[in-house]
Amino acid sequence: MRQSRYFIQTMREIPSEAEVISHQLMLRAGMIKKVAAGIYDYLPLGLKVIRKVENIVRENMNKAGAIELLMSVVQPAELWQLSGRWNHFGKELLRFKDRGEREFCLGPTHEEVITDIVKSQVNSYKQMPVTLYQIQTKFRDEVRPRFGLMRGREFIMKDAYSFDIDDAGADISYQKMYDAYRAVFNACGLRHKVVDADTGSIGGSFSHEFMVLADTGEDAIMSCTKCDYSANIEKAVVVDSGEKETAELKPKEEVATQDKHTAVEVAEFLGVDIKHVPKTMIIRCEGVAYGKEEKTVFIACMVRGDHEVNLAKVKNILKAKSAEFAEHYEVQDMVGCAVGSLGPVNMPLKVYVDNALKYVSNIVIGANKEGYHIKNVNLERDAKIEGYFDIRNAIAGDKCPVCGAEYEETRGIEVGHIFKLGTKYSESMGAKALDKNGKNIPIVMGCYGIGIGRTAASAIEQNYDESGIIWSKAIAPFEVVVVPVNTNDEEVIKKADDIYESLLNMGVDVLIDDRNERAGVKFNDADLIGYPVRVSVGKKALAEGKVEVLIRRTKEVILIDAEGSVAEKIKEILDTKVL
RNA sequence: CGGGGCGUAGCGCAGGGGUAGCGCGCAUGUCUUGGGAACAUGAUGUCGCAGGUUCAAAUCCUGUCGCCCCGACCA
Repeated sequence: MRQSRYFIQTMREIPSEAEVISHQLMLRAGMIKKVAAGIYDYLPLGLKVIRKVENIVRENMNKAGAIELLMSVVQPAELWQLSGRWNHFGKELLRFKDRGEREFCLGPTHEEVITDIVKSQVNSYKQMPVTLYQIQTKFRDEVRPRFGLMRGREFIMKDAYSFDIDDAGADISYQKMYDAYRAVFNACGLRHKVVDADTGSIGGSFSHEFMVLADTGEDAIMSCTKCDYSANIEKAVVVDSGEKETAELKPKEEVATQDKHTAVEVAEFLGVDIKHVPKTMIIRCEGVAYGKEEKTVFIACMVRGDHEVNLAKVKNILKAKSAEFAEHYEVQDMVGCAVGSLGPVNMPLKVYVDNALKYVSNIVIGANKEGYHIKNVNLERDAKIEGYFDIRNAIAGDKCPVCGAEYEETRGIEVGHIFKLGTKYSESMGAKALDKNGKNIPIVMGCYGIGIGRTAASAIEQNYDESGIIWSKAIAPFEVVVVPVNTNDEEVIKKADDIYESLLNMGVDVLIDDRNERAGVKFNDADLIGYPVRVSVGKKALAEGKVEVLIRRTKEVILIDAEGSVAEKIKEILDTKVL
């Protein structure tokens, strides 16, 4: 490609809308343009990167035996009503009506559609296992889109779905995708980690997330310092361990605590260790099953003052559809006092207590009365509790559930997520097939997603410097840029052209910056856009019979002989020295 | 959805009742050519939108829309 006839507009200043580095650099490099909140155009340079990521994904999906198809973006409400998600998916599902007042949505994911397809096409175990995938634009009306391609409302996703006649088969299909995902992120040159994850609104029995490690990541990951165990903090198991305090149980005593409300304030005010000042929170759990009905229930959760409650865990314990902190007015209604004075004694709601509180005695709790706390409370003696549960976030230093070593916390960007769905959708939507015994049984499913744009963005989060992006060769918009330094020098132009043409013929994805600009402008653009290799053809070096090759990542400069097969030498450098 | 902030040229910003501004970028020319040169000339705006106040509104008032940031969701 000749840059003079291509379509690249770089920007010197950082657009004020961009907060994170990948967003800033993608805008400055002219790869994307914002259309609306969380909705972006992919400009030619950005699209090239997207396509490269897509192709890596496609290759690895095919290699794993998955088969590509393409489903509709617009989906009828009926399918979502069948699965039961029309009412549960929430506002993220963008709904609308056609001219005939029929209800539709923009596909945020395709379990319903794919299950409907398979239901109509697959009748026998002989047609399975089968894994189908597509690479397509999704729409989720995110509460808060941000960070450019990192969390868009409209985004490109690879989604795959596996179908097996039994659980054992489904596990094999799952494992194949797991391996393929590792291969994809390795091929993209991303340092990543696979972690245990919560299944969220997709549902299913277990799942793994693929996390690109980056400090700017939105997810907290707890990893064992010794073994392989890693989990999203939402999921990370906290091992119930500790030693019961042997302190003598003192009589409980109500104390005035003025306007002290938070655990920290109260602990300080009373001169008590924060560990002995648990916080009590009221949580609203929606969609809790009671026989055939679903109800909204409010519960009280207690964790140590220095711990944080984990709503995902609470949700799972209650088998609820959602768990959120109750609104202040709801707390007032339920308990009759404000948020800062809650406690388990005389609590009208069921009290779920974190395991860590098993081990402390003589604690301080809110009196459910404004301005008062109760000292020397011992839960088993003084309160009626539902039991002890793992309902808090893990923190660094907690013990690994697998080997007992300590957790450490890192941050990551979720670029892939795989779920073992089981029969959740096949049952609700009636996707069944005959097994070997001629019995009609629900198909066992898995689903598997990769955020394509997010993968590209996280590659930048992980690889940049003060001058710009550092693409890995696999997903760079161009592998090589050839820069004729002196555009008024015919010999330079000719040499640069030769090299460019030869590289092109050798199948290298190469751009020649043939603009009549000063060297600095072109160099800065090349650095910003982040081509892995820059070839500078300049008058001075050429006079000495040299052409300069710069490796973007290492800034290593290699002078190569300008005579002979220059392109081949560049190709060799590209193949051997560049990631 | 709650809290905070911002809407003026492609980008970054200033201005704050009386002619629409600056820097970068863009165009033309001269000159320059190994790390964002210089000079000259020039083009580009519903001052987010709608009402209102006023002789006069980018500016004041009311409403509205959009965007960004901080908290609960997800690829």
